[in-house]
Amino acid sequence: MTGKVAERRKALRENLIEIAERTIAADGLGALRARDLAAEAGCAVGAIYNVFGDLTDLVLAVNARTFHRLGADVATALAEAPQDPVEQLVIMAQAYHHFAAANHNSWRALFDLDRAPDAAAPDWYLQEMGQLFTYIADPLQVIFPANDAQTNALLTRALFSSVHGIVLLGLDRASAGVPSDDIDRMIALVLRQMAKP
Amino acid sequence: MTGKVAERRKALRENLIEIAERTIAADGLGALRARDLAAEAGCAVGAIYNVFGDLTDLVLAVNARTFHRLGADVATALAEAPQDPVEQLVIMAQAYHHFAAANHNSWRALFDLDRAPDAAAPDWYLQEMGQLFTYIADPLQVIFPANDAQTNALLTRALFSSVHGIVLLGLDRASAGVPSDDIDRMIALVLRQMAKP
DNA sequence: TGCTATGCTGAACCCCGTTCAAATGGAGGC
DNA sequence: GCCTCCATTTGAACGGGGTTCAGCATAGCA
Repeated sequence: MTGKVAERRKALRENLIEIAERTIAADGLGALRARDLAAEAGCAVGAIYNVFGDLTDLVLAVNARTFHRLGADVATALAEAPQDPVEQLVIMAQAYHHFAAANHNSWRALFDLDRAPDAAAPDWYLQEMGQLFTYIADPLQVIFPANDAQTNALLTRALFSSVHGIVLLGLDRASAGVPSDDIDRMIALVLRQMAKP
Repeated sequence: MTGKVAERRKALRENLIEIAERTIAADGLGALRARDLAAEAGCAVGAIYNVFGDLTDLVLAVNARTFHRLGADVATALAEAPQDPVEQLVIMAQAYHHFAAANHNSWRALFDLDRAPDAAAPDWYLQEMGQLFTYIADPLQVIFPANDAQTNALLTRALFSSVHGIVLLGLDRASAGVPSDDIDRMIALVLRQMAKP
């Protein structure tokens, strides 16, 4: 019965994703090892390759979950935000920061995975990214209704990238520990300033 | 005579740095291999470890050069910029972008090297970074003379991080090729907006 | 020239992701 | 129930990385 096999594979797949998720969250992407994974899942190393093409595929599956949780956090923050569009931008950006800080290793894995040099970004990535961009574009449209669509699209991408950069360098050890409050303050400084007429 | 030995080591060190620099520039950090390096330098693999603690140390030496070239490019751009402080910020940021675009692999190696989890950032890194921050802080001081020092320091870091984020995501393949002109436009959008009173 | 101390070499070690020949186990025919 | 057959699973082996260290080469000195 092919159903039985498919079921077993599905269970193994879920299991592997969960173990990988825990490993990455606890010790970072670099701590993920095929043999450890197999040992913890109680399967053979080869079994991993029956379910995923390679470890990168597995990490991509973990990243999809991480990205989804990130999107959900930002969405929740937006839902609880006041109507003021500038405050919405600030609160979403700070939610992004807090997610990155609270899930540092998982969040880093989103970007540290060396994507195949060619290879288009996976579908879920574009989808989640598009969703995040929509969250930003809507308040921007309220703030700058006179801008043409292309300008606001560029501004959307620019703001996302700016906040990402502030969080990335802020959380980086090399920058020697920017205090969390300072990161929030930088985000607010930049976004409030961006909203001036 | 220890002088002879020291000289030979110094020559090998330079040679290895240059080969590594070329390799990284041509094919990226991932293409750096100890055996290839030794073959090209005409020395034994072990010789690398007589001169550098490990390959990370060698890459750090390459990164120091890259960072220095980057700083020089930004300084040149600043020297040729008009007096207007806002334009100075824009021109420096675009110089940063152009350097990153023209030296993509080398520039990425600055950040892709996984730093030891603890380990303070090397001295030259803090020094070059401080220099870049000064270039930004000076025009900012002209634009916002009324701000207290701490606010302008945060703003300096925030602007650098924002530009870095815009360039990073703009040059990333996953973002599927943001045109170079759009990156320059985003930089200008953000920085000009940041300078409004 | 012979002796010794120091530097240099590269085969070997360990660890990793990935593969594939062989073992396994389950479905269908009898 | 049993046997056969083939898809599935297994884990030892492979290839390719960084790093090491026992032995060899070399240079300085008597």
